[in-house]
Amino acid sequence: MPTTTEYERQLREAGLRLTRPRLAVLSAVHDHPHLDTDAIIGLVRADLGAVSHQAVYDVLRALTTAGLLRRIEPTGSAARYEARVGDNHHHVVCRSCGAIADVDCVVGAAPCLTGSDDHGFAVDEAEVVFWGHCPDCSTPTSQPPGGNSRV
Amino acid sequence: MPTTTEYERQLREAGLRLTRPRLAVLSAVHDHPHLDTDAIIGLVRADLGAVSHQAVYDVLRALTTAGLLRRIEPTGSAARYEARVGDNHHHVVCRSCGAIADVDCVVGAAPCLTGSDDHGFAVDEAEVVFWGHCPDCSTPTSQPPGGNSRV
DNA sequence: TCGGATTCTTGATTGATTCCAGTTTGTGGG
DNA sequence: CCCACAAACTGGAATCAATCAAGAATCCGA
Repeated sequence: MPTTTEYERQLREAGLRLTRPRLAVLSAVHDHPHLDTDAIIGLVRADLGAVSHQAVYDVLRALTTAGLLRRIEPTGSAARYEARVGDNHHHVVCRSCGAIADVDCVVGAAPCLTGSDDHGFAVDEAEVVFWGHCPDCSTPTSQPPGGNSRV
Repeated sequence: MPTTTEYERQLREAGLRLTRPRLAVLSAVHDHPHLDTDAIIGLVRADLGAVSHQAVYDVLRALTTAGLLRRIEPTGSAARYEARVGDNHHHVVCRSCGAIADVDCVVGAAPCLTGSDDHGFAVDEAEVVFWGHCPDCSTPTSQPPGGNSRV
């Protein structure tokens, strides 16, 4: 886990001013990846006392556009943030409890970018979300064995 | 394009009652894929006259859970619907204008499902969204050459 | 230490979606 | 062919996430 001074360095390098709310948000997202905005507000308030939700929204956007955080937004839930940036990874989302885990995309050379027909689009990123059930929600008895896998 | 009687058959087979709003919604989504709810409401009203937005929301949900429509929800835009169901295809989304096009995923055998570590999740679907710029928005002069492709 | 721009606070607002109570409308049984 | 019941629709209010706006506080380089 990075230290506070490490967070300070990150903010400085990104050309952002150093404020308590920013350090608290950065630290909260590092400690608890895949949290939604509301939960982050809660953590920041537990750390600093009163902080306006607007400040947290602002900070999250600033850090996201600065590249220090990454925003993920699975269908059906509010925006979530994580601190893992700069590497290529995707997510698994649990259909029943909404839990999210990281998945490294290791398959050789970017297979997902080779769609059959790109309709003339200049594609620069492929975003993959895996849907399923997490270990806690997929008890062996309650889960039908075969899923309709589609890619 | 399916005929009205074809739509009626689809509704009956799904065990849904036959109503004008439902036929209008089904027809609108067939004719205009990837439209958001607001636009669909507009089309339905142009067709039938006054229809409550609530009815359209209800119909869209009923048809989606019945499997007649598919709901897609790209980050940063409202829910959209399409009538292509039952086949394996993904979408390209234009970063600047929001246009959406279908992309068949042809790469042999579901490469995207072979994530390195699934954390014990029982994965049943992989959803892929390609981000880029559509032909209209990617004029050769205005586009920086190298993109930061990531998968 | 000081000045000015950036950032935070408070409070209102938007936009998509859902909830609710009451009325209307398909559909199968008589 | 008609009736009754359940499903579907209407109109309006409510919710939730997120954004906008104006003023106060704070950071940071000179």
